[in-house]
Amino acid sequence: MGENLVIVESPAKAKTIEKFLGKDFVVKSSYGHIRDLKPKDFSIDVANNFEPQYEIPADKKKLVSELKDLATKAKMVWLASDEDREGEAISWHLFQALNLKPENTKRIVFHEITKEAILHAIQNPRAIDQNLVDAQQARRVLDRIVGFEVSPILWRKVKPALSAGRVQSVAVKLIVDREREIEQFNGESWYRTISPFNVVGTDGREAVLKAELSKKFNTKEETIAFLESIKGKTFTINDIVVKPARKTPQPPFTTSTLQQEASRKLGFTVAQTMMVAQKLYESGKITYMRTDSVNLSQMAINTAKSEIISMAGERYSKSRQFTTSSKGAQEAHEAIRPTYISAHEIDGTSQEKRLYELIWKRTVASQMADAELERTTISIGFGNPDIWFAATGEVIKFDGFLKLYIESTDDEQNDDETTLIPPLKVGQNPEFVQAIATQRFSQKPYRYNEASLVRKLEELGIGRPSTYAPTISTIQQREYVLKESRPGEPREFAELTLTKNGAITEKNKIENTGQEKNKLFPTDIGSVVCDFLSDHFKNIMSYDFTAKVEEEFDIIAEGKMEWQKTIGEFYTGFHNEVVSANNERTEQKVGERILGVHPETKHQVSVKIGRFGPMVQIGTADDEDKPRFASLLKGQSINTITLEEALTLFKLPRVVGVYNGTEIKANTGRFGPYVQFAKLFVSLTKEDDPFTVSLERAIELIEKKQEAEKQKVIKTFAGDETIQVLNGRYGPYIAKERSNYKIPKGKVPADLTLEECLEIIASQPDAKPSRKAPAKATSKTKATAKAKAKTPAKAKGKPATKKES
DNA sequence: CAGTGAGCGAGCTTCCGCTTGACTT
Repeated sequence: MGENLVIVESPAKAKTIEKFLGKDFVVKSSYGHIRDLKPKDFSIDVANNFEPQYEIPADKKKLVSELKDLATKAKMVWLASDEDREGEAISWHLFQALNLKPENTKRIVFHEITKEAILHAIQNPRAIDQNLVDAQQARRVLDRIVGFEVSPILWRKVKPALSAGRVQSVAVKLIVDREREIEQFNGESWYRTISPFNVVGTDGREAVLKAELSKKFNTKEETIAFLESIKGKTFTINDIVVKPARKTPQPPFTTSTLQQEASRKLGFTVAQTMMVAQKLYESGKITYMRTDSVNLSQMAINTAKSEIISMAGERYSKSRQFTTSSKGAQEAHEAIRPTYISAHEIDGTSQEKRLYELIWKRTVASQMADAELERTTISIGFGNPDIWFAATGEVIKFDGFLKLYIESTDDEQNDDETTLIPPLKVGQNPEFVQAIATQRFSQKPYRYNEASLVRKLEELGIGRPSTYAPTISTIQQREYVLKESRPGEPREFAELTLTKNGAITEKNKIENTGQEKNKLFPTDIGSVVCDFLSDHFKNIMSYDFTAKVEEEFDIIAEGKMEWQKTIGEFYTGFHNEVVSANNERTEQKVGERILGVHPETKHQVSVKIGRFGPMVQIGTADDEDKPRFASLLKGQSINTITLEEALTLFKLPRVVGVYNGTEIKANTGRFGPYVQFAKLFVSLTKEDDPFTVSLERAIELIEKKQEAEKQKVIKTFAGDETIQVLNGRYGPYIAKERSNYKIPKGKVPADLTLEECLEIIASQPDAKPSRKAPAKATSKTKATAKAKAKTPAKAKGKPATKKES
């Protein structure tokens, strides 16, 4: 066995392809890249022509040695990674790491997982394209240089453990810039007039035509004057225009469009969408979910066609092949589609079912006929040739793809109302009912949500399908942006009505405006970092930086430029910016704002980004007495906080009262406001305020928490205080010091004896500590303890910022 | 989950793109 070894990137793909190729072929997966720059090192020898130092990551060592073993036994190794820049590099790294020989190595590519495509690929092998590999090396090296030279500047100048990068920093800039556009937005208002008219159709049908005036007025006075002027006028239908219109279905899903629609229609986050899609892919229900291609295999198009015909008839079918419009698309895969279009629905979780249904409908709809509409516009005049009322109606003549799928939009206020219009004729006199002029306001620019930010990034050619979701999560993890919902505010608007009998009435009404759901807002850290980077790294922070370097990478891929030369040219200018950003010395910390002086002590009061986020400081290091600090509260910003508000923060901790002989204090900490009773901490809820919370309320919260604590403990043992049986998030478990142990099936937690517990603990020696580090370095002696040798780079937890005082 | 922070100093943090696994008590 094993005449031929085929290596692809994804294990699910390997399984499918193995079936197509028969027993002479063994198909294995590389699980993506198998070598990379070292994760903790710069790993680029700048002085030595940017020589990269690659290594096989620890978690890939076993896999690579297995592949190496198989490769030496095989007669021919077929490198079948994706046909794009990264895929070519994967093949090259495999070639090197597995010590392959050119005479028994072939590079093959295919864009779709069908038997024909695979067999065709096998018959048309080629060599590794070194130019394309070099373009990837340039991309990799550039990203490492930017990330690892700029991030440390932020650690020094803003806050530890921050990060900067070609993709994430621009993503943050989009959010920050948009927020400023919103702040600076100068809204206008105008009056829009709508009138219902009673009409009788030529067929005798009565209807109400809702018509809008062609002119908008800027002031109330103009509006009233207009309403006065149409009192008692005769209204006449001057014109009827009937226009046919078509609607064309959207192309099938790419990663980005799937994320957008799943967000709009199913309310999924981008990460959620990708997780569910991954499940569908692994169980063979959909094609690959990280793609920028809208291409469908011929097989898929044919299946869709017969499916549509049997479902709705020949007229509804229209086969189409879409072409991509997105910048920098590499199209190594198909669009996201059901593997078997004949499967209208699937088994699985409700999320899987819903996402599958969305993919199925979108795919099938893309192969359906255009919808045919008829738009009718009726113009109603009243003797003034420059102004008229217009009513529009839309009738679907043939639904086509709309039978299956209606794409949603991000427009929150969709007040496009259309009326069903009966047959009418020019010269008819509709009956005036009333005219209502309403004050309207121009719309502020929209804030991004996760999915619309992805769409923008894709439009700018920034990031790839595999990185959209991780990028969105990184900028939130770094606390550059915050996903939030806001209730909005009431806004007054005027409404003027001209009634049938000629009276004009005026009403002031209230509407809710500025309501936001799961939108991305910049934090203080985000805007400070963004401004700092924009000041010092104009090139990298410009929206077209990626597009420009992509052009350079294309030149490398065409073999017209050495990658080191391209990187060298970039590095010269870039490194100068790094040096000057580092050397810049200013009186104030980056982003610091001086609010004034303390009314009593006369010490300076300022706000800035501290080690734990935005904070107020009273006094400076130069003052005789030590400075005092306080964190800003959620919702406060260093840009807008006043001196008075800042000083209020120092009223905490506050003694709320005495309970059972002990003081209850209210304060705000890392996880928000809380009340403290002896060693017990209880978080305050949204409704509570640490400055005003009453003793009664504090006691209520404390008693509730004490009750919950009691419920948590199922059993303790007199013989060993360190062992407890507890009730946790995932059910009962045994806790000993910092480690937790699972209770074997069949045991009743409450009946466990100390001996049984010890047995269980002994039988599970591998249990990991529940926290990766001691909770807190309370004493000086503890902090020097060396970091645990374990915990590789993988640990993605919260940055455990630690510093001695 | 845990409820902080002014120093003379250790060592940590970080990028983007490929891909899944994990043992979530």
